[in-house]
Amino acid sequence: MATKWLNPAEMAAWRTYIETSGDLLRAIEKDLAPFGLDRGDYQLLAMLSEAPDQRLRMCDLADSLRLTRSGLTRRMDGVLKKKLVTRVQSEEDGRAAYASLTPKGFELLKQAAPDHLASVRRLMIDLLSPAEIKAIASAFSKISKNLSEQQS
Amino acid sequence: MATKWLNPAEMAAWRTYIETSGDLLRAIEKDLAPFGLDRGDYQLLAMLSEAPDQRLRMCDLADSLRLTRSGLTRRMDGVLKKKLVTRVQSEEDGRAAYASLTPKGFELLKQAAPDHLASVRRLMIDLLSPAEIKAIASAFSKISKNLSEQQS
DNA sequence: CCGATATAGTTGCGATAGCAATCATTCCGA
DNA sequence: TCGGAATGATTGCTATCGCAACTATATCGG
Repeated sequence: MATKWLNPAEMAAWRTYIETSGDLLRAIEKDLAPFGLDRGDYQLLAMLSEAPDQRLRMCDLADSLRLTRSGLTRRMDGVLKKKLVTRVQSEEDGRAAYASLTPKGFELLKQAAPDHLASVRRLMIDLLSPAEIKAIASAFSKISKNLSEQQS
Repeated sequence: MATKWLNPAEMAAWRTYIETSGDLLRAIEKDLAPFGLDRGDYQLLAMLSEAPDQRLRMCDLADSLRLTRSGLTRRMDGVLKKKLVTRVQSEEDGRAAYASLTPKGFELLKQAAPDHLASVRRLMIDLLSPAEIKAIASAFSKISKNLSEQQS
């Protein structure tokens, strides 16, 4: 099987993407630090804030945060200690528990969100042309779709 | 200061990008596992393989891998134990050390590289149009340039 | 030439998160 | 209805990696 190498344009896309992505996320995360949040906490709060009743079952939350169950259990430790989220035992299903956003957590999220969005703008969105933005959306949609189909 | 929210196209780009990136990297990493490498090891070997004499000073290597010094020291432990890299004390500078690719490391990299590139193709590049590839390259170049200029 | 400062690298410690094992509860098929 | 399989969550263990502190060497100003 002959290896099909990447041509220069493909290589450039792959390399800049891979090298820059980490830097970008680190920079965005740094802007969240003043609120005492890291990106994982922020995403957890954001996910809960958009859910019905601002609460989600642990396993659904884990899936949407791309964490394993155990990873979420650990991350919950942090936000529970900060009282941003509470843990509520499910009544219908004795196995399940909900993570529920507290008013304090919601307040903090509302405080942090404008800053976070401003970071995303400043470090990414505002640098790009509408065409580039569209291309990124469509490219990563395709990648995502492919990943979930393969699911190998 | 009124928050300037993301419009739907911008939000779509940001969300798919952020959600998909992690999945993509995990999938690519999984394809490296049969070689006993993770992405960090692979990138370390790749970086050395392209350097003059296939060796680099630790601090330069750390910078290009986006690791802190201590992070690199720890990662070196792994590849040193596997004899993929050796540590060479610098003769001009008593403080400095080089990481040097061993023949074994180079062999393993040559074995893994075609598979790795095939993963990148299969999971990303081959899914995209030439225009999308160009857009990703230019978009992340801009982001990268901006990050290195700000350097705040 | 010497002391202050900068640079290279390592180490202790703590945080994050995955895997495998475990336990509890629920669901399903015979 | 009962026993096995599936599902939800937690815990022990491990690996990675950053920060701060430390050691050692190099460099620079006076």
